[in-house]
Amino acid sequence: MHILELYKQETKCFVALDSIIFGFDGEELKLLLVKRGVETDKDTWSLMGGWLRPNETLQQASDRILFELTGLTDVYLEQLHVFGDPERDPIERTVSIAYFALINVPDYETRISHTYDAQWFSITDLPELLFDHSEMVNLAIERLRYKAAFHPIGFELLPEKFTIPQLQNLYQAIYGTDMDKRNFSRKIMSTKLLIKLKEKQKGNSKKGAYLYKIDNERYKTMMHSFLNFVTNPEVLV
Amino acid sequence: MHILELYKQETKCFVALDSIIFGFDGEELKLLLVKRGVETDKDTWSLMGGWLRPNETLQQASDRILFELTGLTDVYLEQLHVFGDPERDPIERTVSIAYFALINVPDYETRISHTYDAQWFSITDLPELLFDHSEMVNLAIERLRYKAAFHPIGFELLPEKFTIPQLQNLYQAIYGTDMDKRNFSRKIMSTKLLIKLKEKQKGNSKKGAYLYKIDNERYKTMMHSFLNFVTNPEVLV
DNA sequence: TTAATAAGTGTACTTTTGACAATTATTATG
DNA sequence: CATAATAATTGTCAAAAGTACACTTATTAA
Repeated sequence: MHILELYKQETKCFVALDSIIFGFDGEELKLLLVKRGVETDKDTWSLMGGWLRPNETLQQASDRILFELTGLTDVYLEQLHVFGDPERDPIERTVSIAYFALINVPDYETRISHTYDAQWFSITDLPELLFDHSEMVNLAIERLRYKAAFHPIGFELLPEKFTIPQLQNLYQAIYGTDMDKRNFSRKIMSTKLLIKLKEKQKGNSKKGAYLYKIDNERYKTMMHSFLNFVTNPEVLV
Repeated sequence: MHILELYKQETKCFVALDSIIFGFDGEELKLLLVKRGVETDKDTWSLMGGWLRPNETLQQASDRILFELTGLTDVYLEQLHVFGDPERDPIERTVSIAYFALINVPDYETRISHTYDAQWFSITDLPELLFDHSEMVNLAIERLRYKAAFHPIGFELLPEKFTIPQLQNLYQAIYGTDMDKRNFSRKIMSTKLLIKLKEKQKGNSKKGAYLYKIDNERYKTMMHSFLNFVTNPEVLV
């Protein structure tokens, strides 16, 4: 039998992409959700999603969808997992490729399109979500905790210049725990990933906290190496 | 517009599943490959693959395909990544979901069907592979190293009863490094995952080495927690 | 009996972690 | 102007973990 005939025997399937978009506002870890526009499940909150087109890669598709729905570009976007339960989408069988993204809320706030009713939710207080999107979110949180424990990924959620207390708040938000600030700062500093700037950030305290930025050279080389940002990773799944 | 109409506008896509099957024979880390049977790229070595059927989950599909091609069941099988480059399959656009599996070579040797020309290859000496399968394999090795460093996943590659030197050989094969046997055994023992048996395994040495088995209760609880099996994880990507 | 082989085990040193509290810079208030 | 209030910054000591390193043991074959 000719090979094309073999392919023709197989069934095709809809392929969707959904993005779990994490944001950090300095206080809480948040998730960007949209209100579903179409009639079925109208007004249900949903992840940012769209369909795969014939001539794009998966990465291109998720970048495109994120841009169409939020106006965001150059976002840290990483493939998470494929969800393919035959019943997951009640309309038609759809395989969905979940991506997770990390952005800084204030940096991008103005650029987020409001056409689609996009809204930030605290990850500790999420609404009911469409289909299996809650499952996707749970897995994404797990993965974020996993990755952030060993890779310098957390910085993606902060503005370009940030303070040590901000960074600690972020890590505390990710893991939902308190950390000792002396031990935390020692650990962060030992990575030599941060460059101390002359400026201080006031407002949050009377003394003001020094701003830091990433050493980008070092960041690139260390991105894929194993650090150990969290001291008690038993919290993790 | 009705929601079904919206779906109908989208293009469907072939969905395949490919499994990277790792095996360990006590010496080397190996990969199970098959010779492609169909005419295009005939005689090219390929991962174990097949198509997603309409009414099965992804996990079911990969279990089924693995069984059809090898006769193996109850194998550790974990989703790795989705590959979706529009050009990856020259016949028709196909999105492929890659899984990786861990099995013990001698345990399963007899059960592997030879209908499809399945053959083990050392991971240090792989042939040219079909499509983007080499990329899949590289990612799988990376993931295996990553996981095995922090999770007690390596045991899946060993027989039920094994010796400490065997376990050390496995870790050395996974990371391609030598480890100090005193430090290795101390680290492994500190996890309290192993139960020492009365029997010894002779043959490999004149003294013989004690056999151990996993403490399954503890294994289940620790599976998802972070250990640290490897001391110098800089090797990892 | 001896030689050969791989298994099994201990110690001292260094590094990292974890628990803990006092000092400093600044602003607001009386 | 002195003082109180606030959050930032910094250090020490003990415990645990990691690292480097070598001899003894059980067994078999010569």
